[in-house]
Amino acid sequence: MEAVCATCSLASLCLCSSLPERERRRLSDNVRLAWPMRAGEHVFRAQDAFDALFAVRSGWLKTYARRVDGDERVLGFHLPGDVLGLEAIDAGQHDVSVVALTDCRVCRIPYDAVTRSASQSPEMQQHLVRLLSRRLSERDCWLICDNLSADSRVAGFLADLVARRHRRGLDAEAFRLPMSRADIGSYLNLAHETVSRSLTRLEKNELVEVRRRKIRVLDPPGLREIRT
Amino acid sequence: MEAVCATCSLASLCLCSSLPERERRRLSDNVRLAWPMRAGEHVFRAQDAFDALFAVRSGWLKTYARRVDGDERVLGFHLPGDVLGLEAIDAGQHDVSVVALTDCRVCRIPYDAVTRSASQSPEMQQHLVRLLSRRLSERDCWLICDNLSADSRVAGFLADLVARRHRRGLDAEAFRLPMSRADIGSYLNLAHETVSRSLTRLEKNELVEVRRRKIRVLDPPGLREIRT
DNA sequence: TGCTGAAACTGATCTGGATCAATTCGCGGT
DNA sequence: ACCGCGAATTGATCCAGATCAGTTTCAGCA
Repeated sequence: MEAVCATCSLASLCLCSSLPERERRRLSDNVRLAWPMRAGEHVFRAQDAFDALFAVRSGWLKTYARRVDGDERVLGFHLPGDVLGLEAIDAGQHDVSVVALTDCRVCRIPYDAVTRSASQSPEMQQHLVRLLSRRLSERDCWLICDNLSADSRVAGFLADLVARRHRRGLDAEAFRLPMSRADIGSYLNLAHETVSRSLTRLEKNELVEVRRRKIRVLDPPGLREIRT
Repeated sequence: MEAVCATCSLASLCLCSSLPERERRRLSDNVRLAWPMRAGEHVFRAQDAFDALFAVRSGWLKTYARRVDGDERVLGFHLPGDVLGLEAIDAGQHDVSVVALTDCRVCRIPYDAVTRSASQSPEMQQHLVRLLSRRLSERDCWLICDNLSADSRVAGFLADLVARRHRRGLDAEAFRLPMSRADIGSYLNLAHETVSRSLTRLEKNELVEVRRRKIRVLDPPGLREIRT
């Protein structure tokens, strides 16, 4: 089997980064080669047993959960380099679902391979713990912004996407938003009509150009500024 | 130095749980014995360098962050058994502050002791990873509830406190809320007046009795139910 | 025991965003 | 190239909760 992680362009963002070559190969042998998924397919669903982490190689995905009353709340959107499933390690069972928004490729990393690797490599241990810790602090960050005005939240959301795409070497100036206005609204706690209106206002202020799901960011610092 | 963790009544909730005796003692030797803090003192502040985790032994604390505009957002309240500082492991620097709401006792656990212990004990590794994972999934849980009505959020907040106190063997029926209405509001994204009114309504519905900061929970299942 | 100031409560009003209601747009399929 | 239908936009109204403005309570203290 090909040592996928060794040659993965996302290694610095993913689980394997900072591992010595030896460890990387060891883990890599257990990774199911990035396999293709079609838009709409699930990586895993709430209630599924947890036995593997997943690393996004290409495409967009979203995490969501269902409320008691049955309707869906979007918890996050994922780009290449993101690692999925971390929140299920403790419970041993997924409590959220992840679905592909576009066709994409995802690596499956059996968790017992991670555990084995970690027990033999302090670097792997550290890496995993840091990944988890970073996710916690990102979440804090987001909580701080979530009682701002609708425009601030939408601007902050876009600024976040731009920053993440930039970090990953993807085009951060113009790209396609693969999720619906309703998804964005669910994520930001706004009605889809409000998201639509906010985007229109941001466009009037010449911060972005939006036509349907195509977006061009004209003024990234301006976006970040609005997120006061 | 006394092997504090070995005899700690909170061990099952804290870092040392599930460690073999040998590891527990090793870690324990590095733990600064639970030391007393007065209400209003900080455990750490945003920007402080991170070099230790903290375990709450007794008392109440809160985590908060400051927004760009300077005002404070409460991110959580802490009970005995909670571990503080996990979100700073990756950055090596705290991005939130933790302050004591009552007099309390907190253990300081140098992070290099944790790392050393983890590198020699798979149980410790697992425990740390699970602690982080659980926190992530709790956060998800909370996000799901945060666009509900004011009454639902306040009821959910109380139900959560009750559940946590119960799990820790603290009196979960009647206790003192050590935080102000403004703190609760900041945590729940509500004005302090709204929190006050919600509590009054919950009292009218005979779910709780509240007098100032004393609370008696009359109908825990009822509380949980409202959090629809 | 009474005083005092901050916190909590309560009432009145205002408003941002939700909700309801049409259009309009444009992608996917034939 | 056209069609059909879900998604997006835009407009009108409504309402939960914010904000503003007192009033009351009680914990701490002399």
